[in-house]
Formats: sequence, C-alpha cells, structure tokens
Amino acid sequence: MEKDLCQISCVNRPLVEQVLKALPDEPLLCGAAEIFKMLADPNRLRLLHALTQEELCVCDLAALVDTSASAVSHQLRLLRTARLVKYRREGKMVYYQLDDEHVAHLLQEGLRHAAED
Amino acid sequence: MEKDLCQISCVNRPLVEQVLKALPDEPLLCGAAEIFKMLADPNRLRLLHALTQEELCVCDLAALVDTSASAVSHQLRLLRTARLVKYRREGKMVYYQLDDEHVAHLLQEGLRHAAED
DNA sequence: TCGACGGCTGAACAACTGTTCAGTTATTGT
DNA sequence: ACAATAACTGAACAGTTGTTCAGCCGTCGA
Repeated sequence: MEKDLCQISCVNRPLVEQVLKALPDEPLLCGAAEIFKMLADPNRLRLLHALTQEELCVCDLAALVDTSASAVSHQLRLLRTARLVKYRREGKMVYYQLDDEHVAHLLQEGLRHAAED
Repeated sequence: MEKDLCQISCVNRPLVEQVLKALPDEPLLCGAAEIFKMLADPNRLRLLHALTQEELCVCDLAALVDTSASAVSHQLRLLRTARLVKYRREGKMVYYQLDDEHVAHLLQEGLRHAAED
C-alpha cells in the first residue's frame, strides 16, 4: 500500500495525524456504513418509506414495490438484521414496522438533501 | 412479476394504494439512494469525516485511509459526481473539501445512530 | 390430520462495486 | 524543452449485492 507515489513529498504528516485521531473508530464507522448500505437501494427506501406511514405485511410490501414475495423477504431480512425494522406475527401474516424513529429521520434527511440538489 | 403468490388473498389493496401515493417519485428516491450509496463505504466515510475538519489534498487522503492515490482518486471522483465534495487546484496539488454542510450533517446522523445501537 | 397459504431460506446466477495496473494529463523547476 | 511529480483515467479482475428458483416451515380451516 501507499506504494503509488508521494510518500515523503506532499503529504502533510502532522495534519494527517491530527485528522486521523479525530476519526471514529473502526466498528463505529463500519456500523454507520452498514446502515447507509441498507438505505442505498431505491426499493428498500420505498419499503422503509411505506413503513413510516403504516404497518404492512409481506404481501402488501411485495405489491408495493412490484416484485416477488421472496425478493421482498430477502430484503426484509437484511433490514431486520440491521435493526431497521421489527416484525409482529398475527396468525399466518407477519406485519413489519420501523424499529424506531431514527430510521424515519435518516430517511427524511436523505430525501431532503436529494431534493435540494 | 408478482407471480409468486397471494395475488388476491392477503393484499390490502386500498392501503397499498394509499401508501403508494405518498411515496416520493422515482428520481427523488434514486437520488437519495445515490447519496446513501456514497456513504455506504467505511473508507469513503473516513474521507468525508476527515474533510469535515480540514481541506486536504489527494496525497493526504491516500495516507489517511492507507491506500494508493489511484484508489482514492477513483473514490473522490464518485464523491465529486455525487456533489458531496468539491475541489480546488493549487499548482500541482488538488485540495478537496465538502460541498456543503448537509453532507457533514448526514454523516453525523449516521454515526450517532450507529453508536446508540 | 391434511392441504392450502403466508412467509422464510439456501444455492445459483447476473449485475454492480472497489482495487490494481498501466498509461495519460497538467504543472513546476531546471 | 525536458524530467519529475500530483493527480486522473480506462480496462480488468475479485468480491459483493439483488433476484430468481425450488423447496421448507408454521399456521389455519376443513
């Protein structure tokens, strides 16, 4: 690594060291990246946006994004393991909702910034 | 599509229609997804976090994330085209900074939510 | 208890992402 | 004008992501 060039010449070492110290540690950065990764797909954004309004079952969500129930189920598993949604079983049906308001907040922030391009 | 199952039985059509109407339109959703996609990588998060503190040149940034200048340059291009960073040329050097405070804000939000897991 | 149905899962495949490598452009000092 | 250096770029490759397909699990009604 770092073999490409300018090992000694142009790097402002002290400044880099300083900035480096202020960086959040590895697990926190990766955790944040994981959350953003979940938000990095239009279909998942649709699902999450829908869940900001209503609790919905898998079939509803599949109809909403116009794909197979299987595909949605896979997506929901990702969102579940990332703690962005939680679910509730009622008979045969499983109803999903957002895990907390942070999710809705982040989503809204992203949409706002995308709008004022 | 939608061939998998439950075409008629369990879908709550009116509710789906209602939620569907409230969804942001395609380009907005994709725009937001693009932004989140840029934030979905630990190294890019490091770069952006560093730039919240200091204006830095490509070499500095490469040293910071401990990769080649080429790799960083590719990443910076992505961030540039997504309008998350802007740059300034000074002689041979190119200095990068965040395009606006929204970026810093989103970044901070993501880190905060990752922290309070 | 059995069949139907809502939902979940693993494997496989195509599409996308990030890095490396090699080569190019732009600017500076000699 | 030439060599050196900071940065950019396209092609290629490995690793990851999202969908499909086929089959499984859990619950309900007959």
